[in-house]
Amino acid sequence: MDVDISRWILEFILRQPLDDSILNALIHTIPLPNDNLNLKKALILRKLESEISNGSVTEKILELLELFEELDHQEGTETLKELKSAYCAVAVECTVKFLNEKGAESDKGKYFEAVKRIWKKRINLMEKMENVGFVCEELWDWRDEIEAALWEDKCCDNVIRRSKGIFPVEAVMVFVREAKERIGPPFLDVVAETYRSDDTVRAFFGGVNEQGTCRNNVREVRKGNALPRQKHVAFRRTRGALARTCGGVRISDSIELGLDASGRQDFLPTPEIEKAQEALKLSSMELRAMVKDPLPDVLQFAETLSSLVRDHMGHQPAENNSDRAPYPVVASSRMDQVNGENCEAQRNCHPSAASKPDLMNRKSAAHTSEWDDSADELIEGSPSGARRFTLPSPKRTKISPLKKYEFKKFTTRRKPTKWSALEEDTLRTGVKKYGSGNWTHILNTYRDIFVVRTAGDLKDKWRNMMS
DNA sequence: TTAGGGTTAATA
DNA sequence: TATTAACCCTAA
Repeated sequence: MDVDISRWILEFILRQPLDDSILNALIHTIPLPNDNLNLKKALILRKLESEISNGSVTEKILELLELFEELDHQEGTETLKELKSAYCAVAVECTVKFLNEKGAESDKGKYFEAVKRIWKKRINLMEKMENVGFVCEELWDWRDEIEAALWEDKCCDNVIRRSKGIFPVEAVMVFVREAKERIGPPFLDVVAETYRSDDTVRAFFGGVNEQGTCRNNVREVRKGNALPRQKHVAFRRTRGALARTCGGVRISDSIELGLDASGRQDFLPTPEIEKAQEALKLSSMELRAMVKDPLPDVLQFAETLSSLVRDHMGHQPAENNSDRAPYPVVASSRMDQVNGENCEAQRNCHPSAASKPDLMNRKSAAHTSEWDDSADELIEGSPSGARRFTLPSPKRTKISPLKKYEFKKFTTRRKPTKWSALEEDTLRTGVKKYGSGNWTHILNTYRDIFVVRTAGDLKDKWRNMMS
């Protein structure tokens, strides 16, 4: 199955109210593209919905939210505030649930473990990484209170009281809703809606089958704005898939998000699933029959136009070339071509039209913000304007901070944490019992007390206390 | 893993 | 500016 088609189907079925087991089986039967961030996000969102379906939250949700945030980073997308709120709410709930009003000792042990697991390891690690989307004042406020509750019963009561004002399941639901809106509807839904509501599109599809006039129809559909003019995510996905430049987490990572614990080997096809498979195959074949990939046409057109320009420029004196724009309309519209917009304008573009003053204005913000100006300058400075057709790749407006963030991960100092009286007393007891120098043994013996400390910290503290 | 020297940031 | 506490680095 074509990778784009399988992606369209996957993103569609992930939005359907199917039972987890059926959905999981379907996912296992369809080849998964490895390089689509939005599809990975859709998988995570579906898994989140599944996790909260019983009305409670688990630490698994924190992991899923972190994965989602990492994908945002890779994409250069700003983290949704709803994601931060959901993460904070879930982290608090997963910790505070071990406390009760009376601070029973049996629950305190679990509380210690939860604080260590969630706030000391997971969230403290995040703090060391700059640009992590979860970083917010609310999270640090909670951390301070939750850590204080380790030592003070009064703080326990405060944390319990305050936690009653958070609603983690609802927060996750709000995030999922917002994330879905940002991703946009599945491509198949958009196509279906367009097909249903637009006569031109219906005529186009009919024309393909009966008359084979696909190219003209495509042009008409685009000219008539039959498809949404906005840069729909589905088109962006197609572009990304064609470019094959997407790095980072492979889809195999996302597959581990499988909607239940069963592996592929455990999957037993039922008649219902087989029926669904057949229906999907049929839909796939129909889609192939109806939809023509515009890219080959565009590339062919670009090549034709390029050779025309080369011929044309070959007859122009160099000094004249410097007075005219090197066909910026073509250069600045490459993205639009791929997006299916302005196709007709591109086809009508002739070298002679490039001298029009309004088309020469490279200062247009819409263009200069998208393209690599340094490359443009190089081309402008070259004696041959025809070279302008070797277009630079579009610049991302946001640069992934992953490299910097990896670097910071290993160089940032921990935030200084003041030693509590209990920690100091425990250290004295430990040294008295096991002797100075056995820091690792003391640390392991009193793990519950030295939640955030290392053996080196114990050594340093003892040195300070002795000085 | 530990000891000891160095660094950083808060505070007097 | 000096002192201090907490943290970091590295040789052994």
